[in-house]
Amino acid sequence: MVRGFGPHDHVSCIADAMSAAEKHCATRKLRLTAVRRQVLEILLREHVALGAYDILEHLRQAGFKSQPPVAYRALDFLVSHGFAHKVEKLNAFIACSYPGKSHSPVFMICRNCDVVAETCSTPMKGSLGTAARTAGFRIERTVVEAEGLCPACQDFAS
Amino acid sequence: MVRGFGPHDHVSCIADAMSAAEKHCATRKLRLTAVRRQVLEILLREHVALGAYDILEHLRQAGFKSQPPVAYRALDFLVSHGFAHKVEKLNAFIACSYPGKSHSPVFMICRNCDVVAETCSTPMKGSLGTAARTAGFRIERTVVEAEGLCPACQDFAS
DNA sequence: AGATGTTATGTAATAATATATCAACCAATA
DNA sequence: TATTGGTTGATATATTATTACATAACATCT
Repeated sequence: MVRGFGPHDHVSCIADAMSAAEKHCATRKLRLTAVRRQVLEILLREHVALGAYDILEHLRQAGFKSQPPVAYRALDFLVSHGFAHKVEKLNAFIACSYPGKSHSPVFMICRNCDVVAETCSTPMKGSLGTAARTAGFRIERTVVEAEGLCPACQDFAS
Repeated sequence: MVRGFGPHDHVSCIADAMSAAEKHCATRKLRLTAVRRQVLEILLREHVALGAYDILEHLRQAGFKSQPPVAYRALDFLVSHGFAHKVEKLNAFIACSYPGKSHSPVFMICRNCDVVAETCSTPMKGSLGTAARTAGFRIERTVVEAEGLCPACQDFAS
C-alpha cells in the first residue's frame, strides 16, 4: 500500500508512470504536450517534491522557454488529471505514486531528508468523514499530510 | 465536537478565548505582548482565516507598526503555542477553536463562502496512523484539511 | 484548402507570501 | 546596575503565484 521510504526500481517506476500517463491521456483525449510530458518526467526522475521554480529551472536546462506560467500551467494540468499532487505543507509538487487510480493522497514528509511518501486514503471513513457528516459538510478534496521522521532519519536525528 | 457552521455567541467566544490565552501564558511564563494579543484578538474577531498581510493591515488600523515580520512573528508565537493554526490550503491563519486543549486540528473549508470550521482529530487512529505505523514513520505534526461546501452553500452553489 | 472556435504557449509585469539580517529596546534577574 | 535573553523595529530580499494579453497550434467544419 505504501510505496514509501524503501528502495525501489526507479527506472521502471518512471517508465511505468509515463506510459500510464500516455495511455490515460490517449483514452480521454487529453493532450500530453511537450511541456507537460517534460514536467512529469522531471517530477518522476527527481522523485522528490519540487517547487514550481525548481521545475522551471529544469525546464530551462531541457531547452524550454520557461516563464513561471509555463510551469504552473503544466502543473495545473498534471495535478487536475491526477498525474501529480501538490504538497501544501511544502508548496511543492510531486509525481503521483498511484497514477490512473482515483484516490485521495496522503503524504508523509520527512523533515530531515525531505523524502515524501504517498499513500491512499478514503476520506469519508475515519474521523474526517465522521466530522463532515456530523457538520453536514460536503467534502470535495482533502489535504492530508503528516510531517515527521522517516525510518532512516529516526536513527540519526533524534 | 464541531464548533462549525452554525451560529454561536461570538462575544463570549472571543472573551473566553482571550482569557484562556491569558491564563495559559501566565501559567507557563509566556509573554502575551501587545502585538501578540492584538493579533489574537483580530483572528478571534474576524473568525475567518486571514492572510498574514490581512493581519498586517488590521494591525496598522489598530495603530501598530506593521512590517511583515511583525505579523509573522506574532503568528509564529500564536501557532506554536496552540492559540492559532495555519490553514495550509489557504496560506492563512485562524484562531484555534479549542485553545488550551492539545490537539491535532482538522479543518473543513467552504470553497464558496470561505468559512472554516475546526474539529479535533486523533492522527494515530485512522488510515493515516495505520499507514505511518506500516511505513515506520514517526508523525510529529499533521495537516488535515477538507475543501468542499458547507451546509448553507450546498443549497445555492450546486 | 480556408474559415472559425478552442486550447495551449510565450512573455512581461506584478501580486502575494515569507524570510534574513542587524540594530535597538525591554524586562527579569544576578 | 550589569547582564542576559527574548522581543520589536526596520530594511531589504527571497520565494511562490497570478494577471493580462498576444501569439501559436490544433480541431472541425465547409
